[in-house]
Amino acid sequence: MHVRNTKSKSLILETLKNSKQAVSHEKIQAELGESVDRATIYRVLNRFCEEGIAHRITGDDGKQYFAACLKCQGKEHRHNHLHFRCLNCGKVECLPNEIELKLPAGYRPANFNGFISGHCPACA
Amino acid sequence: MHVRNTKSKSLILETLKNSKQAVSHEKIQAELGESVDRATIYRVLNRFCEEGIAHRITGDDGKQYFAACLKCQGKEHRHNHLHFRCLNCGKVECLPNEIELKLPAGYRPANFNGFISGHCPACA
DNA sequence: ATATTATTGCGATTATATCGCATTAATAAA
DNA sequence: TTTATTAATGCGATATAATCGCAATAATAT
Repeated sequence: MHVRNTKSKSLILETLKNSKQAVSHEKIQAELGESVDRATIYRVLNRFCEEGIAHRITGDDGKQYFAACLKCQGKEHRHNHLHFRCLNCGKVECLPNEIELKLPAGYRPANFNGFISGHCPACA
Repeated sequence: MHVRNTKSKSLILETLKNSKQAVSHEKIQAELGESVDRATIYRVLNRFCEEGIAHRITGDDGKQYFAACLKCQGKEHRHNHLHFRCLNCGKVECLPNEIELKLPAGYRPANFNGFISGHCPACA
């Protein structure tokens, strides 16, 4: 199964990389207009996550947000940090703080998904 | 606006209280069968959250989970703890650890929503 | 230039949750 | 207890996020 480079793919990757924030499908669609189909955007994003070049985080609004992996190289594909979602302007940012996951014995963690929602400095 | 005590309401509250875990609409519906309508379950849960007798948490699967408030009395209506969702059996538990929310200056937090997903001891 | 097939676009579909509105039933008042 | 008031419910329609099936398109190997 040879992977192919397509226009949609590069457009979406560029959008992810240009954004300092985590973006939803909606944002990407708005950015790209109707040039790329909705289903394609979702499929490309899902592939990016599988390939490990993007993160998927589920917002406390129940929507999916995506961000290009910057720090995580190769094996260490973790992002144990919190995200902040502004209730007013809707932007989702990665917060600097790492969270240490302390779990009771016997639990096997796979993913961390943390959100603080509230008001960002611009909207407060 | 006088609040009324109804059968649905007490059934749902009892379900919440009996469950040691956070439950989704689906779980509650399964528990109660068709005796209570879907919309009613959602509406009652939403009211519970407004009244401060239940917590709403959004799972990293994008679904809403609800839990009866136990510790939080009156003013201190916080639940800055993580939740664990088992990828196998689907159960959602509250973890003991409190998380301290350190935010950069200017950010005004309103809610915390944290999930670790993975495998619980029974499923690991 | 051609063949192969990964990827796309489109429409239909699933899943979660909410809404409008007529009906029901919990509570207050008579 | 009976009646009136209206909060709450049930039902069907609707909103929104995301996925799926399948024919058409286009990226790459030959």
